[in-house]
Amino acid sequence: MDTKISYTGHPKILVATDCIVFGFDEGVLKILVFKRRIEPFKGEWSLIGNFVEEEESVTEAARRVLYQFTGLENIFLKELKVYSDVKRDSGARCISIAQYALIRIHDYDKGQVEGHGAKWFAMNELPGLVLDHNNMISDALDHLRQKATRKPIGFELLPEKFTIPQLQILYESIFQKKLDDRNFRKKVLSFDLLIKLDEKDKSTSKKGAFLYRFDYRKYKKLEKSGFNFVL
Amino acid sequence: MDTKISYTGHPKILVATDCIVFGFDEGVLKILVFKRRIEPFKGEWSLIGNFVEEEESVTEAARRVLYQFTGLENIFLKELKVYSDVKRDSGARCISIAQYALIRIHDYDKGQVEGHGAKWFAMNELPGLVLDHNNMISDALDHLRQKATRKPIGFELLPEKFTIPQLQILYESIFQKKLDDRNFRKKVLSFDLLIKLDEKDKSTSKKGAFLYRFDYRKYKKLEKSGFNFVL
DNA sequence: TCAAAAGTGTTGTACGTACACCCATGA
DNA sequence: TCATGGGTGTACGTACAACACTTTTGA
Repeated sequence: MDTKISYTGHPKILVATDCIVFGFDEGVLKILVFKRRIEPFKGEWSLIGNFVEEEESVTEAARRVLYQFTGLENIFLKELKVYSDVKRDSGARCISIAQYALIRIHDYDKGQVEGHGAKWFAMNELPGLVLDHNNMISDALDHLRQKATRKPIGFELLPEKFTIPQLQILYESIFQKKLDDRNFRKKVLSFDLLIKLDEKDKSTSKKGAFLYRFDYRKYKKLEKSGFNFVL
Repeated sequence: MDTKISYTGHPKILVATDCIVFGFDEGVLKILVFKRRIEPFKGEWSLIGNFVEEEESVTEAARRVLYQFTGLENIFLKELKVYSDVKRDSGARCISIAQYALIRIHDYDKGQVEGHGAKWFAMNELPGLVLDHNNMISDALDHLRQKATRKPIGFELLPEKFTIPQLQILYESIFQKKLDDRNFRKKVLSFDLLIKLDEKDKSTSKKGAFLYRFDYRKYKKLEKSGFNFVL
């Protein structure tokens, strides 16, 4: 009747973690998925995931699978939500801790991704995924939007040097709405967290757009106060 | 090497849930804790918690223990964070999903609380708790503050009928700072979610303060847009 | 009658929003 | 020279912050 009377007499449960891996490429937000290798639903699209082993935390398990698939370490990773419905996985009783990751899509190891049968899909071209993975994605997107309005989270998705129009397109693609260029630029610069470089990116226009770097040092100091990047 | 090659060959793990139960009483925010009944740390203060059983989700496990301790159902409950460090519990490898709950402190079943050796502590008089439970509380408080600025979460903690000064004291106690009465009242009323009653509460002043009810119906309609209750 | 809490309004400032034109350049 | 995307400034409205006095009533 009482709780925690003893550690014995309680079931142990399979614990997994699934990662919603966001990347930004060709002006659209993408998600990394792969073809599941075990029954049930073998061969169907799935988020990349892992079981949590004895000697690792949930975060470590997630970083392990991220490294396997992309070759990247030090990825931005944020816990999303626990999915624990008894019937969520028809293969076995298994709870999953969903986390979302933001990666610089051009940094990853392409061979490694393809070697694992993984593929990037644009948000609006996502296939149906196994189990509750589509729910996880939609929850992650809500969360990402929330977070992106308060923290300059978008920089995790861009290359180290980027232009303001690029940043704007990223935010437009996260929020699925057009933002006003003048106001966007004004606001982004007002935080004084971008360092203007002497280089221009001429790949998208003849005039060229100045490249910027994000000032992580200054950011850390301001972190507590919060941001609002959406106009 | 690959992930999820099979459901077998992966460890099963003890899964628990711990609840940070907030209540508001005598003008201060309180937390419900109880004396742990199992080794290690038997007899020390602990958050109320539960192991997750085979046939229930994490949320169900939490509601089960909340019901045991307070006799209440339909409590506001929000997932906080997963604590999964390999060494977090010296009794056994066990991950815990922390959740916080908001209850109307006068609604609960006092006999039930005391029967379980549980006790309410004011936030600033909290004893040291077992394991990582003090961390859980501090994370929960951060979360509660975040949430309280965007959602009218405070109503979960007050009795059904309450006065505006009461509501203000609650927010002051959550944020640990004085708020301006005039601005607070103005803002709270501006959402148009409070229904003024014909009764007054004279327990705290000779003049008496009008009682209000929260308009849940109207709230549900506005929910998506978000709020900002802090001035 | 007075102490103690409830209740009320105004004004300055900061920030968000809406909006239109010039600039630089390569083709 | 012109088409294309990059870059700039202003005016308005809304929302927050700061601030002091009047009202009610039981003791």
